[in-house]
Amino acid sequence: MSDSRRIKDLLYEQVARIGKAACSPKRLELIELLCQGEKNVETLAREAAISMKLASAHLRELRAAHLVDTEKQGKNVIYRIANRAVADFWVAIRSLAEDRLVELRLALEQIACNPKELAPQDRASLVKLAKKGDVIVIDVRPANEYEAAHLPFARSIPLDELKSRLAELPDGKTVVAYCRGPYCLMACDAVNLLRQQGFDALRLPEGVAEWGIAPVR
Amino acid sequence: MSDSRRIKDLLYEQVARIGKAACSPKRLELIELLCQGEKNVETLAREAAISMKLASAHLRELRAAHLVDTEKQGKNVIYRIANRAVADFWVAIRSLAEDRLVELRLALEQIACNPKELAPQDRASLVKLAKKGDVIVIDVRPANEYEAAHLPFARSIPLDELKSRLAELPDGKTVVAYCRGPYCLMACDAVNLLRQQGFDALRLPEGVAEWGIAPVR
DNA sequence: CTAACAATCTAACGATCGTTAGAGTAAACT
DNA sequence: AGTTTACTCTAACGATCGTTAGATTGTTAG
Repeated sequence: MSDSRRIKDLLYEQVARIGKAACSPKRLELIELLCQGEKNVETLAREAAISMKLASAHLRELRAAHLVDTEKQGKNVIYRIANRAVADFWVAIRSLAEDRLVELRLALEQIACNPKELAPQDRASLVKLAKKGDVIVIDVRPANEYEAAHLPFARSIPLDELKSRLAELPDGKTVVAYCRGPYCLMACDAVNLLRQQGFDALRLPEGVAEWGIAPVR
Repeated sequence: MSDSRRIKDLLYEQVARIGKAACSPKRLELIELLCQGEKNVETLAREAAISMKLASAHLRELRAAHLVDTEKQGKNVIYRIANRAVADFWVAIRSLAEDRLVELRLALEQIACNPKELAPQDRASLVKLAKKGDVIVIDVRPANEYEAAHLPFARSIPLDELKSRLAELPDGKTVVAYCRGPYCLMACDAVNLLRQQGFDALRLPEGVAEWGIAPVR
């Protein structure tokens, strides 16, 4: 084999390491979870609905591709995304998948919040409305994810506290709920609950990763 | 298992289909080749240095992920990239790999054209210089790839014709050579040849995929 | 028609991957 | 010191993947 062939093969092999990290559904889900903020293995395993052993194995793969960093904090090992480029890649590969795969578009339509969702293009105007207080943007993810990163002018009301905290929401205002992104169903549940209670509620099918907001720390 | 779990798993599974297509070095190389323009299986196999059978198998995978389209033309089957989003993804995953993997950066330094390469940021000014004729931009890829897509104001001089066509290049002008992108070595070879012949030559380590120029047809 | 060619399909192999179980390590609490 | 907790490592299993060889399909040329 020629010398230049060997060099070329080496280059493509390296890029394939990233592809390899992205070829397992559970690894992609772990990446999305880490885009919301740092987490330990137990939390990741629970939220991805897999055993801790399996989560550990997948996380090892992600670390081998240098997509995540780890830090030992006492008993726990904290995983976090290596940098914002990883979150951008997660959004990019998802976007290509949605562009190319009909099956994905069909599945997404199923989870779309009944008829009403917020069009994703008008971020600037949403921020303006939220700043003025004309719409209430609520972040229904767990509180620690809100602390790690959240959309501008959003307030944190985790999904499992929503029912008991309805009084915090002013009457007559439109409520926009968001969560981890288009594949996360928490905002859907929130919107359904709010509508049952008579609120005018919409789902924003985007999260911090889509808005390019990196978690702190 | 809950109903929403099943839906979520389905979504990540679909995205993983794209990752699966991108987890083999040879498939990535085939994608890059197809970014230059449509090709039949034999050409793809030869240029990726694999057997036709293996190329056929990899191309089947790429088609299963809907990343490439096929068209039967007489005896040949022509493969082409599904759309520009695929080329953009190839650039994106390569960029993440370069960001995260030291090994890749080290390998890239090895093939960098000795000291002198063109900085990649000033595309507009390069076009301006090329338009005025102050620098000569040559496309050293095979002629059919030039026809499918090429950089603005570039002229086609395939690498294997370069030695016999040196007279076409005006003396005293800087020559900028490009090929399929940063992982392709044809522009390196061209620059080395030109310098031997006394030309002031630079390599542009980008190609049509990096410039967002989709092949025609 | 036959011959030549391009490409795919089938079957097969060894290698790798996803997943689970069991043992092992390292820190924190008693 | 001993126990618990959080995690990783090792080994193992079946499933899938990359690759090759051989037979097959479909098209063109004579």
